[in-house]
Amino acid sequence: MTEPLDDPLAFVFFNEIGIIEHLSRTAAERVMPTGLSMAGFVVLNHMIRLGHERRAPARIAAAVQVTKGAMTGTLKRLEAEGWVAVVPDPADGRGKLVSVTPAGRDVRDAAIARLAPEFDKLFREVDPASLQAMLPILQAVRRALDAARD
Amino acid sequence: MTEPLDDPLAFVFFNEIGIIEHLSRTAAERVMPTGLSMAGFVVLNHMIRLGHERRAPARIAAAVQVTKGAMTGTLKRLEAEGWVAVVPDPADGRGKLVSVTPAGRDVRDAAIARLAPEFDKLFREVDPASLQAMLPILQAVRRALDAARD
DNA sequence: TGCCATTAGTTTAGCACTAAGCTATCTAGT
DNA sequence: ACTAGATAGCTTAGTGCTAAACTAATGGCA
Repeated sequence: MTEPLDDPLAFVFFNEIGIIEHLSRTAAERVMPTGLSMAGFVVLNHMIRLGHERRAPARIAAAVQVTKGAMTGTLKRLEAEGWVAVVPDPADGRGKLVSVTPAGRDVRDAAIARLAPEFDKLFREVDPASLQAMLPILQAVRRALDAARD
Repeated sequence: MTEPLDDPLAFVFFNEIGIIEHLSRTAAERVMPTGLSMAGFVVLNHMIRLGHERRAPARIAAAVQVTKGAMTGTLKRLEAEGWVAVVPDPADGRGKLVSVTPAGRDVRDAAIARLAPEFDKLFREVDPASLQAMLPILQAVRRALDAARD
């Protein structure tokens, strides 16, 4: 007979992860520039951070781990705000190419600038070295989960 | 001039948290018994783990950190599956009382039984002691975020 | 050359969530 | 005893996500 939760460690761990994710996402969403969702920010940040000038929606979707359908919606909203330009791929009649506009760069910079004070607030309570020390283990957990995904 | 991301530690940390949350939630959702969502599991688990025999929807909503509106929908689905009973509170004309049915207990036990092998898989890759060691720091982060919520 | 499996992007249906507004009921203060 | 504010639960509008079905275009291969 296996005792249910006779090993609550993983349970408690993932519960804590879930709560932190929820709180941090909510906090981040609250300071985002008007009209910019986290989903949109992740796309802008991905493009700029990796220096992608033009990128197909499908590749962005794969990189940020959402479905193509979700990316369709997110890009539609980013385009409506003028933060990305989406044009047909001249080399592939099915495809499109996304690029970040100057306004898109500005709003991404603004988002990061508004995030910074939130991080500072955290570091007044938690030693940055503690976070640093957790990173390798968190990455190992992530790799294990990724590998278990069949 | 503040260099954007001149302090990427918090950024990297929360990114890792977000990825782990996403992977673990997806993995957990895949093994849930048919018809049971994570939202529903969290409610059943909360009631049973804390030994609540009868509990008002508003109190459950506050405990699991979702809005009353979200709880209305989750309870509606749990009730449709026969996993909770919702009756009017005889002592308060506005209120209702939720209780977990025997079938609800069974499906919660089944969910936990299906979760266990997933945890085992993780522990073959990551030392449980490492997770244990992270818990106090994660809890400190959670408290800091909670406090910063104004 | 012609066909078929693959791929890109969109659409639809459904779940979960928030924020805000609604009705009904309760409760505390005068 | 009455009333004003708080509280319980529901509803609506809107976002974001998935899974699955669909259209259109591509490209390998016989």
